[in-house]
Amino acid sequence: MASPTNLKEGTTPVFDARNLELESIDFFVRLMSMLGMPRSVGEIYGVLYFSKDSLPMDQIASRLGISIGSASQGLRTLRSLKAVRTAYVAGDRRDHYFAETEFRRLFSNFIKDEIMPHLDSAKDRISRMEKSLPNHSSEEDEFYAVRIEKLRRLTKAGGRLLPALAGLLKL
Amino acid sequence: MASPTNLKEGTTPVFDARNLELESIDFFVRLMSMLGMPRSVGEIYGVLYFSKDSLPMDQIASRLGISIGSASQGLRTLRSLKAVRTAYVAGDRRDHYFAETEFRRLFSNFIKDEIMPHLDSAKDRISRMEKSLPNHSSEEDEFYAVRIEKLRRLTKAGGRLLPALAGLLKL
DNA sequence: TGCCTATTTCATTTTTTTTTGAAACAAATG
DNA sequence: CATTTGTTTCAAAAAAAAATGAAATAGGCA
Repeated sequence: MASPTNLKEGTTPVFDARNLELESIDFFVRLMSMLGMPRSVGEIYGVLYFSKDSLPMDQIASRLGISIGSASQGLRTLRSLKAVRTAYVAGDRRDHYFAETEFRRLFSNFIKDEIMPHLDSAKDRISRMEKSLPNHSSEEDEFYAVRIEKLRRLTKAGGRLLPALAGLLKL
Repeated sequence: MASPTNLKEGTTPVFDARNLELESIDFFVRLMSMLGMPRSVGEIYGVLYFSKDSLPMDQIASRLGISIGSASQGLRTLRSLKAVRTAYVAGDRRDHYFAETEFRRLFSNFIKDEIMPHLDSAKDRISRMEKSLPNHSSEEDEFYAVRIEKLRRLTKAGGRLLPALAGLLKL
């Protein structure tokens, strides 16, 4: 674990930047975990969210006290969600990361990448369910047909609503 | 594991009810797992969703091949979300469970129970963040103030949008 | 009341997920 | 082109989550 008292910059902080950082990490660890992301991903985003300047991977890892393996994987995840981007820093071979803070875009990407694929395969599954029903629907089978139809409506509604959701995010 | 060929009823199925059940379990295991629920919870709901008559716990467990401990805990979870309810069956001391299939209500409960509490504590965390800032906001600290404000807007939007979401579900 | 059946609880085990750390790889530099 | 630095990969370890199973509890019924 990094020393809890001094930050990267040599300047004397006139406010408790370390505390801000800790609250940020806490905040995003919980948020990400609600979205099914591992702890380290939330930690990394939490550090970057309140970092004025972009940070190289090794600094992120050492500030959080996590391995560079974790940092590499976490950053890969965040990159794929477009939740972090890299900045070029002259005279430094390392990639420097900073947080993308437009939440609207973030959620839109998350929904597209993590949710919609499941909805698509759910549609296939529902089609397979219908194949289990007899074609001549007797009174008896009505129950099953109705339940299948409910699932179809649910996935359809999800498919419309979720992508629209990010658009409603007026932040 | 229960015998895969015969169902509870003695009637000869004219359609592949077991296959329907398996697809249902698959469907809900995935859906529930997206919502952070354990496998067993999805399995149980999946069985009940396509069950014409309500089922006692031990039958649910044996049909799924899970322990009664798992079944008990899974049913507790589903009860607390109001995703299953119990029916009285004359001459049987056991509770008989059936699935609540109004998804609008289910999501509304889920959001209220599993999401909103986190949003509430997020608000506290944001307040603590502001305490880390100096009261006289210099040009320098503007960056942090803006980022905190973004989080506040995010949680506020979440607090409005998510409860409204279930209402939008026109199934 | 005492027995019997159904359910819950929870310490332990199993399974799954996440992290680590070291080796492989990549790519810039002298 | 050998070296140094930065990054990724992945098998193994650690941690976290879930399931089990047996003991405790509850509560109806004779």
